[in-house]
Amino acid sequence: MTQQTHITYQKHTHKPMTTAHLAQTMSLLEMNNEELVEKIEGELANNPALDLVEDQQCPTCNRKLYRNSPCPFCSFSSSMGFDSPIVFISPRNEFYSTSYSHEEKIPYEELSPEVEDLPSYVLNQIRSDLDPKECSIATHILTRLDSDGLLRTPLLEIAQYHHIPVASVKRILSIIQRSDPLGVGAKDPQEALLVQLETISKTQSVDPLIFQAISKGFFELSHQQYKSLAKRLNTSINHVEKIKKFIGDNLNPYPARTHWGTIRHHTDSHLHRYHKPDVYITCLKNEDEPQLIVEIVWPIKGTLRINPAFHKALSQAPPEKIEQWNSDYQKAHLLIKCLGQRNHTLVKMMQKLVIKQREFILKGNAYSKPITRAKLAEELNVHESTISRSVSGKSVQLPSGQIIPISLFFDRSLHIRTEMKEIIANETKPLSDTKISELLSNRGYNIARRTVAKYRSMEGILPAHLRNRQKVNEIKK
DNA sequence: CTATGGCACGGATT
DNA sequence: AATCCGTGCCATAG
Repeated sequence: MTQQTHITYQKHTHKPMTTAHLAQTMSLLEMNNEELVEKIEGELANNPALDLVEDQQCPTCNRKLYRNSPCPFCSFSSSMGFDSPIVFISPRNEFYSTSYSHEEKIPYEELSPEVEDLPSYVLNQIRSDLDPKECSIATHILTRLDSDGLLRTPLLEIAQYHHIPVASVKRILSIIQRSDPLGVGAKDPQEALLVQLETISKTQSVDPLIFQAISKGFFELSHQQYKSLAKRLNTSINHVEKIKKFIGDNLNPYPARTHWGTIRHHTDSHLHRYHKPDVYITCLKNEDEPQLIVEIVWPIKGTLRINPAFHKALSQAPPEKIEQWNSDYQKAHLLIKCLGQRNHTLVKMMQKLVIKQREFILKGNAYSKPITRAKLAEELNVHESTISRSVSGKSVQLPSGQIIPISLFFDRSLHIRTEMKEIIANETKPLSDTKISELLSNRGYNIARRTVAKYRSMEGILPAHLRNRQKVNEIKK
């Protein structure tokens, strides 16, 4: 079986195109949607042979259709059993504003509601709460957002522009900030965090110190000066670690991008990198067994095809252009084909992945199963590197709303780490790493003491002697 | 002396 | 071939 994996690579014997084909497929597979959009937009702009057609809508469910194929959602749900997840390419492109002429900024008055970019997405949510006048102000504000979803323009300026008091602008702004990408329109990351936190605190209890940490200790927080932050808040380092963890897990300083997990990027590594997920997993709740639906986001608005006009013209191309045109045609064709292949691979992979990690997706970290990319590749009869590439740099939104990198599906130790966290959370007195290691092996995980230490630091949990004061404090309460 | 973090090695994964 | 991960050993802090 494993031998089959190589056939993909042996195919390219005669056609010289095939190697280009391969290179193209591989690089496309590696890209996440953000990069993909850029690539496609670039091609569209440069290659006259490439054409973008609007999607049609499925008559039954109103989802946008991918080419003229039958609606994937409807056909899948009728034909497949409950045990197999529904996986399809979804043109759910709400945040990618793709149009031919992306250089031209659309003047804000003319924003059509169909263009699902961030401003109109937000506007649609709040339109009903505002009267027409306020609505146009809201639109104004929304078009001033920077790429992170923050409003860098001073309120006063907007107020003067519309000849209204600043207070009114504030009111509208606060409505905006409370709509979907929570915190959009905040003036800086700090404010965005506060808005998000406030909303969270309405539904669950939140440590009041977190408010303080953000409002008073934002500088320390974003510069990772945890000791001085602890001092400022009059609390232990451990507590600060927890706060930091909470913020990292639940809040997002840049509302226009969504959470993406920790990436040790450059200088201020505590601030995470955010973007929109490439895949959504949602959950249809049937009485007994929840049905998982996987949508692989197709990041552009519409479908690519060979420009029919160009195709016609090709046969009568002027001799001096013919070479150029031909190569354009080839390139366009290649791109489309490769994109199709990318989608296919992604679908196949997610399908398997969702079956394997069903528990994890539905019930959370503790149920994560250690799956390796190699194994998955074997089952799918594709090369390991194919899986590697499709996993790298992409993120998934779980039914819980959490956004995680796909690579987390392949985390070898996630379940153990959550187990460990639980032990620590329930401990009466701080346990040393050695003790924890013992406890874990009682539960069936044989982990060296040294490894426990590693996991701890991964999770931002402090060593036993530092946890001490914290626990004592909690008990006093 | 105990509990941890640092460095580095070897095997597994990508 | 490059990278990641679990571990063992050793130095250091308490």
